[in-house]
Amino acid sequence: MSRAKRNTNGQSRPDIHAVARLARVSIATVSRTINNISTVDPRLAQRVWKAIDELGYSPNTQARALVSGRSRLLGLIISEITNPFFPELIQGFEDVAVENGYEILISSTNYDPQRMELCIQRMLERKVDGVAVMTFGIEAPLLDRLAQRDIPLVFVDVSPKGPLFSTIEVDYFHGIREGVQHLAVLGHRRIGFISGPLHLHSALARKAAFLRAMDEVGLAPHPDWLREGDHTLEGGISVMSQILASGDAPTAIMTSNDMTAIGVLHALYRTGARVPDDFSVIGFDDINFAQFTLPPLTSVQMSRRELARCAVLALRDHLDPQVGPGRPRYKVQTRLTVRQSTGLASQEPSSKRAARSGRSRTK
Amino acid sequence: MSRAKRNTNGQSRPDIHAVARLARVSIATVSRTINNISTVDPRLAQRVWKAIDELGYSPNTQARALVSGRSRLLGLIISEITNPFFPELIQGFEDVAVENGYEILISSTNYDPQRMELCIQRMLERKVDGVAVMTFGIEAPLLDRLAQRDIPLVFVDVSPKGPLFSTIEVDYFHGIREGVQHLAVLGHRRIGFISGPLHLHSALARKAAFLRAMDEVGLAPHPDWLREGDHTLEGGISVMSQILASGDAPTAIMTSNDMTAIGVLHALYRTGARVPDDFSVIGFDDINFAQFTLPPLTSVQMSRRELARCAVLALRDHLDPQVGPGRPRYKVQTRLTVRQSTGLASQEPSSKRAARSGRSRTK
DNA sequence: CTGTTAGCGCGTTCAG
DNA sequence: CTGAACGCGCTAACAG
Repeated sequence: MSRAKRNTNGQSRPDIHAVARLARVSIATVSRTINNISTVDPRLAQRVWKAIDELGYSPNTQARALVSGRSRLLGLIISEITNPFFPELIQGFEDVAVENGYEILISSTNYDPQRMELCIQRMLERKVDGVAVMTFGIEAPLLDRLAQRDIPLVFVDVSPKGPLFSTIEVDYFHGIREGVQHLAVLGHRRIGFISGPLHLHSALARKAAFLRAMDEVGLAPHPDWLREGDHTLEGGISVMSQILASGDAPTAIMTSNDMTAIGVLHALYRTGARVPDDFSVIGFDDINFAQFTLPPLTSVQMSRRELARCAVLALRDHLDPQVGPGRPRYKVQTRLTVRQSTGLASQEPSSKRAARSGRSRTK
Repeated sequence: MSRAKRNTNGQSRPDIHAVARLARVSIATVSRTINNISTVDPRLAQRVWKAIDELGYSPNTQARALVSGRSRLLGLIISEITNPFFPELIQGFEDVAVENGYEILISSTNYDPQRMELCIQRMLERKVDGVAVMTFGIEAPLLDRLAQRDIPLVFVDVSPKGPLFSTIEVDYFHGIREGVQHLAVLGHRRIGFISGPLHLHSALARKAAFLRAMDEVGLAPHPDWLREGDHTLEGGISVMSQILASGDAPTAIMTSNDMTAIGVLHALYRTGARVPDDFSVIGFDDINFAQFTLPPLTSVQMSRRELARCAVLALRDHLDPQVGPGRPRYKVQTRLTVRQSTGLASQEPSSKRAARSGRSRTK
């Protein structure tokens, strides 16, 4: 009688006491029932579930978190949500997290290490149970500071040593090799590669994979065709223009991400060169938009959903060890998606091709 | 002594008691200081802040939420995160929310009303303080059920009546008129419009705005050039193909969203028609990718950041009435962004143009 | 197997 | 203006 459980509306979230009263059991039994503790008498459990149903009861997450110390909240840190790579990752992360009873908190760092710290700070204040750092590149000092926190963390490619940390390993080589072989089969022998910023581990790994795959098919790329880009459209345009200006152009280009590849497409379009007739182009990431470019872009796909799934499972293995077996390693594959930006190698020498393509299409 | 405040690590989040002890005040004073209650003696407040700083204390969000009934969590419901329209909206929402001391919970409905209910359900269980429903279209029955909840809600274009609900009104007309006028100035008189699904309020509003703007400049669109699309690339391709096949083609097309416009670009590319030489195309939304299409797409922009800002402020006005003045209405503008997909109207009759464009470019 | 009890960390009455 | 005490809704010991 002392505390009124219904507001003026007659509406009110019933609490655990209300359920207990209606089911004629103690609140402890209700709690156990909710949490699937197996030692509850089935008959009582039955009554409890019935009461819960009748009252429309749902447990108060806040209270639960406060007392148990576990919020069932997972943090997800990405570089930039407007980068088309990430939304699918987020979607996958959300799906798998919700499946496992977690809610997610997202933050973007915008490539700013300081902002990353703020993100993590905010997440810790919200008492997240674990954080996935999916930024593909993180400053070493920050990594070290993170390692101090006693909270499960999962990274891509690299992570600090520690029992609470997991790494998702991406097999860049597999898909990139498929790309190189695809080009080789089409008759390309002059293949260039525009990398990402080489201070990023992921960019380095992609370039290394390319070189290894080239070597495997007995091709040695010309140094002029091995350039560093910056993973942006503008970078792609500018680097591709340099390659074209260097006189001796390749017949195919692979890139470290799709934005760069789209830049390449733009640079080629400007000179009037035709894709895939004059040049073949292969991107990396296979962002959603790759299917919408002109022509649709052949690209090496790294499954964002798989990446996301791995990340959630890695965290879950730390948090709910009983649920999953806890794999020691988390691996993600890459594979080639062939669309229309790749075709048979042109047989003309590149000099002629360059001359003809002049501004041939603009009038 | 009874409760140990430090774990084995020596690390431990200090609690309010620790601060109170160090500052030689009571926990109540600490609480008041944190919450900026003005009745605290400045000297004491000083000591408290110092103690907080020394201990690196930060209040426990869970506990705070439990006792105050306010989580400082905002829900954001969108249609589909992989739809390029939404990421920027999310970014803006996050920024403004964080500025105002809120964290956000995001969910996508994937255009599934049932999923929307689940989303809201989950959010309510997490005790969000308010929800922004930014899906551009919501089933009427769901809207009604939402209206029962006593929680602030904000919608785009339409919303139920009620003191807790706000609507963000988008001025579709302004930008669309700019688009029509832009085309008119370029000499276009044969202008078509591909709408979105007409059961969506936002799609209807855009079409109405187009018709009104056309009327204003004294143009009457041919019924064949007024078609219903579905806001997808494929829809754009298919509808544009129909328009081209109908024999008498317009010289310019406006669309209800950018994906449709990109579909139009693809359809034109396939027939060999050139943009903007033969056709002008204007999109709507001005998604990020609009600047990366070939050619870059002229588009009517609706600022996602502004939309997001409005949404957060609308909720905040309900939640922290003292902070902002609480505007009665929330409005968002649209404006034209001119890029390279629009140009002077071609002077040739469309039949000749269609003939010439055959497959002229593929050999 | 069940019920009782003691907090989780904090905001918020009330006396002083 | 300050501090002691209570309780938010729930879980986890413990005693029965």
